[in-house]
Parts: sequence; C-alpha cells; structure tokens
Amino acid sequence: MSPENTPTGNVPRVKSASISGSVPQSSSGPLKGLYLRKQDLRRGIELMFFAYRDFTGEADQMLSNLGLGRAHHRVIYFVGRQPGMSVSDLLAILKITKQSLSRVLSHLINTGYIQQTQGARDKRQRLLSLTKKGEALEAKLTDLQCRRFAAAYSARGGAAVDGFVKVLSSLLDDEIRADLRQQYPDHID
Amino acid sequence: MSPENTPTGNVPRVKSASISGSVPQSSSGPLKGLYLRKQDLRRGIELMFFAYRDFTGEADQMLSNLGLGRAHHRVIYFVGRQPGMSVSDLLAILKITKQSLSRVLSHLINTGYIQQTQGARDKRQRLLSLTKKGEALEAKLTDLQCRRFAAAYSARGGAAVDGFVKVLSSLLDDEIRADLRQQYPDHID
DNA sequence: TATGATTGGTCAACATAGCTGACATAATTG
DNA sequence: CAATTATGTCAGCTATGTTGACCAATCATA
Repeated sequence: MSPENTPTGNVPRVKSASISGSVPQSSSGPLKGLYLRKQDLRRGIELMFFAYRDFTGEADQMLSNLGLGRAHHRVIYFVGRQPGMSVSDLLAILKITKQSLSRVLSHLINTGYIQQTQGARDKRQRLLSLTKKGEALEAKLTDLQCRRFAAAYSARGGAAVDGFVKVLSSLLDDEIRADLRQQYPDHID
Repeated sequence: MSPENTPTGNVPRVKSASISGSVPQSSSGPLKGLYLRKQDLRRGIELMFFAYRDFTGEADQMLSNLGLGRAHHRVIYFVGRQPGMSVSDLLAILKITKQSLSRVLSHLINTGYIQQTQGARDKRQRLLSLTKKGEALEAKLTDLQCRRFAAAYSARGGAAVDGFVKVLSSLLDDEIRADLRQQYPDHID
C-alpha cells in the first residue's frame, strides 16, 4: 500500500501531547499504562469503525432486499424489545427528530410490520408493537446479529466479553449511561 | 416507560431457538456459557449502537461547525494515518463508491485540507496527504476521540481493554480481519 | 509498438435518512 | 378555561450513499 510514500510509517506521529503527555510512550517494558499509547487509542477508533460496519452489514443487506433501511431496523428492534412503547419513548432512544422517525414509522405501519394501539391511561399515546410479520422480521434480523456476537463471544470467552462490555459502557456519554443504567439495570457494568 | 403495556417485560422472549438452542438459558448457576444468553447478545447489539453514536458525536459536532460531515472525517483520518496513500487504497478501506469518495475528497482538496502529489513509481496515482490545515483538524478530531478512549481504557484497565479488542476483532468480517491483520499486524489479536 | 488493463476523474440521476420550522389536533393537567 | 403534552403532517433542505456511463492518462505486456 504505497509504502514508498509513507514518510512516517505505520506508527502515527505524536503531534499533540494532550492525550499522551502524561503517559509513557515507550513501546517496551511492562508499563502500567501501556494500553494508553496513542497507537492503542487509534486502534480502538479503527476497530470501532470497522466492527460497526461489519456488524450492521448483514442486516443491511437483508433489509435492502425488502426495501427497508437501517433506520427501519432500529425501529423494529427497539419496538420488539419493548412492545407497547410510545412514540416519545422511541424518540428518546433513537435521538432523531420527530419527522425523521415519522417517515420511517408510518412506512412500517403502512406495510404491516408495526401496529399502534391507543394508550389506556393516556389516550394521546400511540403504543407501538410488532405485528406477526414484524415479529418474524425482527427475529430474522436479530438472529443475524446475535449469531455474530455469539461467535465472537464464544471465540474469546467470558473474561473478554466482560472487558468488552465494560469498555463500551465507558465510551457512552454520561447522560446515556445513566439512562441505560436506569432502564436496563443489568446492561451496564 | 409505559411498563403497563409491556407484556413481555425487559427480558426478550426467545422466539427462535437458532442461536440459543444449544446454550442453557437459565439465569442462575455458574454456567460456562452464561455470556451467551440471548439477553447478553442483545446487550452487545445495543451497546454497539449507543457507544458508536456517542463515540462519533463530539467529532460530528465539531465537523458540522466547519461545514463538514462524518464522511470527510473518515477521509481525513485515514489519510492522516497513512500519508501518501492512493485513492484506490482509500476506496478499499472505506468501501464506498468512487463517486461518493470523489465528492468528499474534491471538497477537501478545494478547501485546502488535503493535497495530492503524482505518484513517482506510477504516475497515474494521486498520492494523498494532509496539508498543515488538514493536519491541524485531524489532530483536533483524533484528540477528541482519543480522549474518550483514554478515559474508558483507564477507567477499566488493561484486562478489559484486551477483552474489548479481542471481541471487536472477532466481530469483523473474516475478509476485513485478514486485511487488517496484514496491514496493521499489531491491530488484531 | 499496439493492445488491453489500471488509475483516476467526471457526469447525470437517484434513494435514504438525517435536519429545521411551522402548524394542527386531541387529550391531559393545573 | 388555559397551558402543556403527545402525536402527526407539511414543505424544503443537506449529507452521503448508490448505479451506470464515459473519458484520459498511464502502465504492462504480447
């Protein structure tokens, strides 16, 4: 890959001391903060990019065969996770605008993947749930992604899974982390 | 969150036995494959979604103030990582079409973030590198994301980082995994 | 040297999925 | 009754992906 024109080689120059200034940059010796070298942090950035893309790739393919996109998937996934949730619940999870959700949601309702029922306590609410058709699709999509996770988890074992969950949790915004902790107590930490 | 209308509660029904069929689903007892329960796999799916969004959020904000998007960021990041790379190198990494890249890349060239030089060995190639302006932006953006990783890594320690990297690596498509292993040998495993 | 393959750029046209801002309706709450 | 909330809808914009066609320069090779 054009190695003859790569002045700095594969190890990025440390241009800014703001991250690594207080951390030893030596690549030898059993240092305590070895995993905080700039190259380790960049590895994290890159693995997140590639892993997220691959993790969504198979489902994206299946969806596009049905004329749906990733936005539809998110709605189907979270409604399947918590049947009876309201539109504003969904908006709070997805953090997109009402209009963006509305476009996707009405399509899923029109094509029979999702149904609405009026809220009993609050009649303004439209409580969302999957139809049989929606449940079938949700199961197929979630299976695809669960298979990938099951393979990765079994290949690496429980200790690695534990570290994976811990680090991902710590990558979250504090606010989101608090929300998740409240909604799904066994999700974080 | 509308608990009165959540027939199945927070633990998803196991509708399909295809993932979990061979794995004990009991939630008690020190089982070996405890981290392969459906709820654990779903936790992985959800953490990937939330963590990826938060991980990119700060940089997205900074970029939008400059009239740039995430696509521009990817180009700046990877060119900064490997100065002198060719356009086809970049296409292979990003896995988008020539047209999608072209739009973003020409904008970055026109606005002075990226410069091209003719390849010495192969004069057809346009070797890409960051200008001073581009380097400054890359440093600011990468710092933002590195800060987040450094905080997560130090909060959780080296063993967790190790598990995080292992699991992310195993989530990759085999093909991408082989590519990464070849290009960046200390990235995987 | 002539031919075919590669590298890169460009054009038109389109789809998805995000955004803003304004506005309407119905229901709840104070 | 008035204010707020939950939801839906409209027009229009932007960013980023897609396809397919085509062209020019360059390289590799028969």
